[in-house]
Amino acid sequence: MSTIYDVARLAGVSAKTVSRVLNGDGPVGEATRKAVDQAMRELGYVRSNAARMMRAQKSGIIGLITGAIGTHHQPVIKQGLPDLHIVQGVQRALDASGMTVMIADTGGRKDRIPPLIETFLSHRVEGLIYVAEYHQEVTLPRVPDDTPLVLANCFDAIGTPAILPDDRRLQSDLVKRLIAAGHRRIGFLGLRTEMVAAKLRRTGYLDALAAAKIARDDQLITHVDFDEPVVGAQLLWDSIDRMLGIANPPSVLCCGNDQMAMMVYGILRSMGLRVPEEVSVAGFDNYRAVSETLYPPLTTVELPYNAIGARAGERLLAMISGEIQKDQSPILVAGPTHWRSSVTEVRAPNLVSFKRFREENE
Amino acid sequence: MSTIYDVARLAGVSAKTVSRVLNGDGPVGEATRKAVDQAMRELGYVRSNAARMMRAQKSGIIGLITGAIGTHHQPVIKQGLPDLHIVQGVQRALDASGMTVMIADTGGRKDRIPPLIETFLSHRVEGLIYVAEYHQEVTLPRVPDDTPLVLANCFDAIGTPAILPDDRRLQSDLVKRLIAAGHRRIGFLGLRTEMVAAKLRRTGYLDALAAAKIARDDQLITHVDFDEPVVGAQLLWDSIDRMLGIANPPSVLCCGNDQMAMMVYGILRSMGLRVPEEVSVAGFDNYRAVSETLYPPLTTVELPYNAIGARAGERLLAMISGEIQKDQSPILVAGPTHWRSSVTEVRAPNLVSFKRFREENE
DNA sequence: CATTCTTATGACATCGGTGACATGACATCG
DNA sequence: CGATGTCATGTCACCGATGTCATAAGAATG
Repeated sequence: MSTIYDVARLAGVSAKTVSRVLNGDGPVGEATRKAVDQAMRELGYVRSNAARMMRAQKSGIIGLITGAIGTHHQPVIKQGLPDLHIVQGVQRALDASGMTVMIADTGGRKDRIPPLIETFLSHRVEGLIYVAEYHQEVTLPRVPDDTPLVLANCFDAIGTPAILPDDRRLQSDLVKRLIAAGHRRIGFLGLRTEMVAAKLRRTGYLDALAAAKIARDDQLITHVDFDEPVVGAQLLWDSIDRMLGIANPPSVLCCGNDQMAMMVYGILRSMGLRVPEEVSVAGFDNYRAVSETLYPPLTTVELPYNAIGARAGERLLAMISGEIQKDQSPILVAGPTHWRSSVTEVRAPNLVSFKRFREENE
Repeated sequence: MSTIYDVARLAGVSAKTVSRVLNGDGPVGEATRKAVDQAMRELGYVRSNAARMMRAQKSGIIGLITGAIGTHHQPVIKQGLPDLHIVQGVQRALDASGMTVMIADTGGRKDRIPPLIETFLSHRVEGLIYVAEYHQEVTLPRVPDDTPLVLANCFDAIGTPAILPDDRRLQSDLVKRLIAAGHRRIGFLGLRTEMVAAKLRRTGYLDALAAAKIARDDQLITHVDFDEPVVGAQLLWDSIDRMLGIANPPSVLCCGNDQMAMMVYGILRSMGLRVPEEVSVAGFDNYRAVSETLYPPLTTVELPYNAIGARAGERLLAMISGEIQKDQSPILVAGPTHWRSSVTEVRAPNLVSFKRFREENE
């Protein structure tokens, strides 16, 4: 690979002049510039980042770590999408700044995180972003104080800057929308209670009920570990069977995520129930591979992974450029509700409740 | 960030000695080594890759580009998983070699590829891998001859080394398995015919029929652009309706991928048909978020993305270390069939056909 | 004991680009 | 016309790690 010296020789100028052409600092004569450009093209010159950053003491690299599993026993990446969308969001935010994003995937192995951080540091990254697969608490090895770190989709005990989905608000928005559509008996099939998101969403669900002055009914609330290989489906079947068997059964089931909703479709139908005519179904995530493809398409709220990534990127840039904002609380990000045909409007469009819904959510 | 000189000063030795401790070349006295180790720990020293690679003229970095869309109009990443799994495979293959993988995501924009390649070259990557979202033909900008390039999940017109899924073989394996289970009328709902994989899979389907001496029936073969926002579902509904309406309807539907299968579940059930009792369904991909979560779980073949990535990594390493294998033909990778309850065994376990199936597939 | 070998260490140049400073040729101004 | 400013370009040192060669102190050898 050729160097500026090669280019300089070919163009008959000094290396410094080539550098000036490259960077557009200092003035360069028109003829000289042309000669240099020509020489660069002829040699297929690409400038070495190593040499450059050595001098500049700046790498222009952001390190991003993804794919680590949480504390849960299930190491399998089934979904994998959050990572991807968050990464894209990060990239979008950093694009304009001229930073290069280096991504390292742990392949689900926690023990790979320290060496990865080490590698990043050896590349003198200007900042680090850690992306978790799902909303969770994490514990990362310490990084040097002069390397800013942002957590995306997770948080830690020592108050590292974090960007998190606003699960509570999202669930509340969705349930409010269901209420606005006329639903009063709303079943809540939550995720495993150990999951951070599960608790928050449950709270959001209760928020919405309270706001509409609908009494809470614990028969309508359950948490299911539907993800478990075989028993998962059975547990879910049982929960649904129980919930639909009560005196005043729900007209809609709010599922912990879109995947659960997908399973619920199958279960309801195998019970001989039509979706959404007899039971409506709502999801969570707007995991589009599912929500848009399900038949009928799924009403759900969008977990704004892209935005989370973008915010994380922006925040990191701010930290790099020196704005002191170390001890800010986590940034919460919400997203839109996607209204699709898996949920019926219980009455003919109820203008009053619609209007109220919109007023309350401006 | 501290340098070897800082460490050297603190340990009271020369920089070169520190370097020797770091790299384990040249001999170092026991006491000296200890002093240096101590100093490094005290300063939290991490060696600078930039300086190192400048000297060594080797970066130890592999550049990986993902997320570019093909020539199709639909820029939306719905699935996103192939990329991820292929990337993990690559990482696994390169892990042992000590290479660092730098990943850049195009965010679906083709015009970002050239600048990304440029960035990678400026980091003096030792090799490049381009990962496509789905099996397709691509055209990449030229890269310098001394930087090896491997294509994963795609190929180009100029014979760049490529690793591809063996769609034909995979589909054939699946259909053979269906035949072994007693199915004779097998519907084929393929992907859009423009897709490379669609043609290959159709050929594989015909291979399997031919091998079992089952006559081809074009009424059982169709290709559906099910991915299209609204009309997609309608097209699919219509195709299924038509296929099930013929004189001797299929007992199983082979879908173009697992997402289509998910939609087919919904459509069949909305037609009042039970899955799998009245119609069996098979997918393609083993997109686990879908295949394992669908109710009932989906029979499908596994598109071995992880293996594709691993092969790509291995091949790249071979090219870097100088094995000349430029003009080898693409490497095809197959994967296992996952037999789940979405397909019935038409007869009581037919030992003869099972035996034949296994013999033919050893 | 002199010679050769080994071990432990350091001095210095080098990789490729760029910042600091210098220089020469004109142009501008009082 | 001399002083000053601007433009175009060059010289040189430096970033941090490491390869090459040198050197000094002991150990092994004859």
